Amino acid sequence: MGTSQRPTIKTVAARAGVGRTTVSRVLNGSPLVSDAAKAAVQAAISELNYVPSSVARSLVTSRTQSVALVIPESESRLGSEPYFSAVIRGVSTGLSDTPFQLLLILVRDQRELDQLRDFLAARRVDGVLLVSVHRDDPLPALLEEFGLPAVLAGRRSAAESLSHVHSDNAGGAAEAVRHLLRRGRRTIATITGPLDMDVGHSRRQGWRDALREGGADASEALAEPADFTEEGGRRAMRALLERRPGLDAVFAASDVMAAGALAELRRHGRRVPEDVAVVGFDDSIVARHTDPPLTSVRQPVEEIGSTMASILLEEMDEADEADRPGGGRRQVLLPTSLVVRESS
Amino acid sequence: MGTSQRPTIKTVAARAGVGRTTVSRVLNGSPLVSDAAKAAVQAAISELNYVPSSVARSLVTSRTQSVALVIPESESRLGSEPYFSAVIRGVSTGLSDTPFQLLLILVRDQRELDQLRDFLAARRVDGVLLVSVHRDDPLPALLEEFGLPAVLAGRRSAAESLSHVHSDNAGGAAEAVRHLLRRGRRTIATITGPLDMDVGHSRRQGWRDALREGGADASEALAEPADFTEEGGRRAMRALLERRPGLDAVFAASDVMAAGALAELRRHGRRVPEDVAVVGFDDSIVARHTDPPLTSVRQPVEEIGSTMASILLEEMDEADEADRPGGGRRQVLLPTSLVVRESS
DNA sequence: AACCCCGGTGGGATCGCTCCCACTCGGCTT
DNA sequence: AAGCCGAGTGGGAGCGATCCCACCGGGGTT
Repeated sequence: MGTSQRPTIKTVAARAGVGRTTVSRVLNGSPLVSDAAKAAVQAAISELNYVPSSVARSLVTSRTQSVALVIPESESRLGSEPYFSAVIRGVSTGLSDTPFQLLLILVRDQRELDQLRDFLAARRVDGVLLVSVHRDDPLPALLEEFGLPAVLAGRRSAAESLSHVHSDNAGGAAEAVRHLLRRGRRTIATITGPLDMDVGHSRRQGWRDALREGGADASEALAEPADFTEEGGRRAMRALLERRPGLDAVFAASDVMAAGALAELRRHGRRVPEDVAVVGFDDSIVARHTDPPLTSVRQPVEEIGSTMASILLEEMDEADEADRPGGGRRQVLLPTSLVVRESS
Repeated sequence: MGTSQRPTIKTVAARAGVGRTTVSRVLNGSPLVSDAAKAAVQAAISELNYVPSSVARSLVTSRTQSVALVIPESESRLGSEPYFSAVIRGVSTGLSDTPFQLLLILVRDQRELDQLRDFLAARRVDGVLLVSVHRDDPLPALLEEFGLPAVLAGRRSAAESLSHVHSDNAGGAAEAVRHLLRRGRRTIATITGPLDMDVGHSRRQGWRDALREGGADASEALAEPADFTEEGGRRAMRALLERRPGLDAVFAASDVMAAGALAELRRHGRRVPEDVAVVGFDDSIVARHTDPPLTSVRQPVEEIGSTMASILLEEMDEADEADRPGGGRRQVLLPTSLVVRESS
């Protein structure tokens, strides 16, 4: 009930018998405070149960102590993709012993994009993390325009100009395909992700590289793009079976698509892995529960999140040290690993 | 490039040839502005590309225009549970045409709990959404203590004093069990959630109610608690099989636990659904991909999120209309439905 | 003895807004 | 004709912090 106003820095100063500035110094860990004063202030703070107003602080420092995680995805994905949860968890971990708060911004349509633009223009965050970038995404350009520290998960293309963290998509895909070759498969198709995303592109590239390296067929007819959804995977599988009924393996660029492919293969009377081996990507919870359990390329998604956070912290540091804009773009490539299960 | 300071309300006022107050009035949609003035201000705003500083506004209004979604879960869950993603998506939808921003706060250990306490004490958000509450969770009490508008997903017990939204856990469980009875099953075990959570409790209650109603065995030996994880489900299944080798059905309080149960049943040579029927809860992506696909109780998780958001908005409204604390606790119960697949 | 330096301190100005209040100026009452 | 009202307006005073700068006093230098 005590409707007593929250104490302010003034209250604390009065209580401790010092000036506001001294309290502020203690709060910010300045060394220019006598031990006596510091003790008095700390006592006053805990007696009054004082917590500084971050809003007031932000007004004068023009730093908000918060970062945004922007997820630009149409309805369909966030739900089905454990990927985003893992990234969130990683980011949260990476931020957990800093004073930074995490804002979550879902951008699903034009209106939300406009809102985001205003939000960024109002400098309501000190930095931005962006996942799931498409080649022609307007967001990265927006970030560059605003000169806001930013880190991407993934990249628009190999020439990405913003800092980013991604996993070794080409390498992981190649490893998967090499595994299939080793198992004696010769006609290895791929269901790719959207080709306007670097993940889609790079995983297909890895598939192609490994096939050529092994002297196997890497023709275009064996690659069918889909959209990372289960239904997309099913459709792509159907198209591939039509073109190449004799295929004996499929590498899908995500577990969810692989799950769709499995369903379609079953519908066409193909046994997995006897007739057709299947490998997915992500090693998500889905992979462990399909029938049969899915061999999959594991990527360290949570680590992607935490790495993004660290990099962003560095960029924000630089941004207020110097006001020189470019401290240099950073990029981190994280390794993948193959988890073999019964589908291959 | 252009290091021109962001324009402030003063700049706009000067440009429009009016006073700051008039600009503020236009910004806040006050009717006490002449059309001429309003037009001049709007022109100035768009010419200068002005976006008001929400920080300055917050300082004076002492409202932050943001709410926190607090997820107090140990590492294990957020990853495996599509539940949280869906809630997030729902919340975001419910907030999307308001000016409120969403902060995501993961509380995984004592340190993060302390941080949260300070965060709330600093009134850095106008309201709080809390998911996954345990009976002895310290958080709800904290919220009541701070007098912060708050809405829970789920409840501590049937006598929950805070506003909350939950699905018809008992009803959904009962429906699942009735379905099993109808299929001729007689010895129906259950793998419950943690019994210190209302979800765990209520779903077990529904199981028990339906069994009694059908005149079937509802003895304690047929209920084994687990922790919503796959490994937990496996362990619980093992215990149940040991106690009741002859059981012919299992109702698991989550799909993930049901998946664990499936694996364990297979290990023991039981066929699903021939020997043992299995039903899960959540109708998550996992349910569609298990072998065999899982019959499951669907709950409208996304709707839980959006409903929480609406309720919180109402509570925050009230909180600044009157300063009377209790506008009354709200509670919403959302219906579940049974999705039948091959496991039963 | 006069000086300077520097650790420690506090008051005023400031950040960009909202809100209170005092003011103007037509159009109506009486 | 003198008042009064109410719509429209703007300046000043905050909100609660930080930061600049002026100040104070004691120890070391010359």
